[in-house]
Amino acid sequence: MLKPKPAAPAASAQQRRLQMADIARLAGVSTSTVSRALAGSKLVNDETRQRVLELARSLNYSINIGAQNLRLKQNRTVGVVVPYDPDTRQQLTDPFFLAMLGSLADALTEQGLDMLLTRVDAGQLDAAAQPFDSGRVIGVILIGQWRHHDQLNQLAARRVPIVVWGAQLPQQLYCTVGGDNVAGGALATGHLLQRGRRRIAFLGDINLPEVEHRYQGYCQALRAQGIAPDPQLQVPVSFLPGGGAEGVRELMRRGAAFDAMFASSDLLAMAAINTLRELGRPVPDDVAVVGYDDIELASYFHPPLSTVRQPIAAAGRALVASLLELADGQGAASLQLPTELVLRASA
Amino acid sequence: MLKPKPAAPAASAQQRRLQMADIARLAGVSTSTVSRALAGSKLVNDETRQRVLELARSLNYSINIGAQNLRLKQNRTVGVVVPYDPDTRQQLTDPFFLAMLGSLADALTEQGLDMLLTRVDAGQLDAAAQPFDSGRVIGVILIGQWRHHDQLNQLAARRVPIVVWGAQLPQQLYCTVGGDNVAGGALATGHLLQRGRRRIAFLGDINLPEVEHRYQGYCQALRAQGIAPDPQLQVPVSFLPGGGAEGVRELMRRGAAFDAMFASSDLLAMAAINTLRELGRPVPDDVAVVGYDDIELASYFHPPLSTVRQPIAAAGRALVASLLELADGQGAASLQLPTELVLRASA
DNA sequence: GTGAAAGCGCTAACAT
DNA sequence: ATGTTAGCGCTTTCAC
Repeated sequence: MLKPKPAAPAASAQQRRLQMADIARLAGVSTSTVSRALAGSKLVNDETRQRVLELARSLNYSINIGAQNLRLKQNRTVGVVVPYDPDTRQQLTDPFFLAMLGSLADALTEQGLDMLLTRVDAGQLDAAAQPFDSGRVIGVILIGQWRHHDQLNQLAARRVPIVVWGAQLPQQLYCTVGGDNVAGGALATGHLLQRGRRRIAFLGDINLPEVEHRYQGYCQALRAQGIAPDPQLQVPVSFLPGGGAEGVRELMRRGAAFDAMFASSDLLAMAAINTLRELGRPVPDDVAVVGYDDIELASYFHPPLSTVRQPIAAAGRALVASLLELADGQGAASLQLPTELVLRASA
Repeated sequence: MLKPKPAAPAASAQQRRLQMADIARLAGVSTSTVSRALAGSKLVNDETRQRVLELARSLNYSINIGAQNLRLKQNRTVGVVVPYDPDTRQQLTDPFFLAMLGSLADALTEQGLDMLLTRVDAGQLDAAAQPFDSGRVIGVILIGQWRHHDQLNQLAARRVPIVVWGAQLPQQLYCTVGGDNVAGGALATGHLLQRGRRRIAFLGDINLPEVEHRYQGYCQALRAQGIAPDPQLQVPVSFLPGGGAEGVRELMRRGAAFDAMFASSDLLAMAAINTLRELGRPVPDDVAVVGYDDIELASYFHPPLSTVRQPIAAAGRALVASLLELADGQGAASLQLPTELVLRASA
């Protein structure tokens, strides 16, 4: 039983790794002492500690975290899960999602946490719990609520520590952190109204909770001005590439008159603007357009995009903070972060 | 010694996790049998296996990977490191890098590997080896060679399995996978020449190996047409936001005449195009512009960007394949992937 | 076909 | 101040 074949899977030819016993032997002390020295314990003689530390550093020895975790029953790794659509696989493509990943990486690093990144099939969302069930991570941050409310509730019911970026929904068992989509939608629409636009089209798939909230904000802003939302102007398009162009064409097909547009993502807005230009309807003169997210390229676009900024940096920190609370066995309240209107040339 | 305080760090209130002994007890067998059943061993009775499997599934039990790895001396995790500039922290912002991350996530998932994502200070690149030294990962994929050739060589000399996305350099000890930047530069420049442009500006920081190669390709293409590269037209600008605008202004300041531009990234090209437009030099009529990378938004831009496409999907797979070879103790040859010219409206 | 027991690399109570 | 030893959750040899 003492010989797990030396040629372990994915580990055939490399030389044996250094371990604590080696350092101990070289330093002429026991492994306990090495362990204590490396942990900075007061119990070990200054001179001994120096010697051990020196040795470890010069040999690039680093404690085996797997073994340490096992012994200590601790863990400093957080799972980040990005569901992908089984058909397109295309979710990791949206710049907004990617920016969120960056923000998370920063927030985790700040807390001395590691990030285990996993993509899972959105249809099999329970797979998101696997890294937790197998003890690899203390909990999971999921980016991309999509339409998986029920599956997420099931995970939470199973007591998997999970925080989701997205909208807060009724009867929700899991913890969400998200932008204030209703306020964001109202902000964008309010601005267009203030500029005197009255026929404002809405682009986006309101089956997605976040988009639905943006649409609510849109309706609120209209009603505040005594305008009834016109279903003709509400075009359901997906976030996929092509959605923006498709949305504009659909509006034309309907023969709907419009002088402005609120797109539920910047990508959608950009594609829509391009299509409008092709159709001879210049932005912002003929049609004013506001996007959503404020991805970096929004400012590079022509015309520079007016948009609703999502609080990405704050989002990363908030997601991590909530997850730590959950992993600690506490409850964590869902959170809505403020959004902000960024005015550029497109509206 | 038997009581590592039950309230372990970051693990206070949650209930004890299920483990193999629990399943064994419930199934009325020994842990050996459970282990075998879960591993699908032929040694265990069909009926027993069924019972164990059933039990494990219904309780969402999953083998503790940390313990398993320790015992088996195996590991299925790969480290992915993205260096950041200590000042700006802004490297995870370039859409190209982010797309590469997505591609890597896919390639790793395909191979049943997990991805541990770490950001490290570009000035302390030896920190990139930490996840390897501590046994968390079988090797490291580093995105962002920048100017850290020497530090990377040191890591490789220490026998850290590491694969770097970037350019192949003389006296290189580490393994690189990258696009063929010389060919890419020649492709872009050749196209501009073919369109009759003769005064082609080059935008980019040639201190970066990849950019330097693109510049070499640029020079080659010019010389092939009997044109000597004009230093006046070579503008060193960083990839940071603002670099594109700065580059164009610098050209104007120099009073350099130019009728085309090859920018070493799409972001640079977009910013340059916007600035050119502001200065009354429309693209492509007055100045033809070719970018580099073919990020998704290149096609959304106005005018849609002609650019050199980097083989992102292939890159992810190649990086993973090379890393597996290295981790396996074999050498891995550096690799150059073909690039391709994508013609749109900007040139 | 199944179980007992040793040990993967580490930590910490206990002994000295 | 340091060493001895048991055991974290798992796999596997060896014995039955």
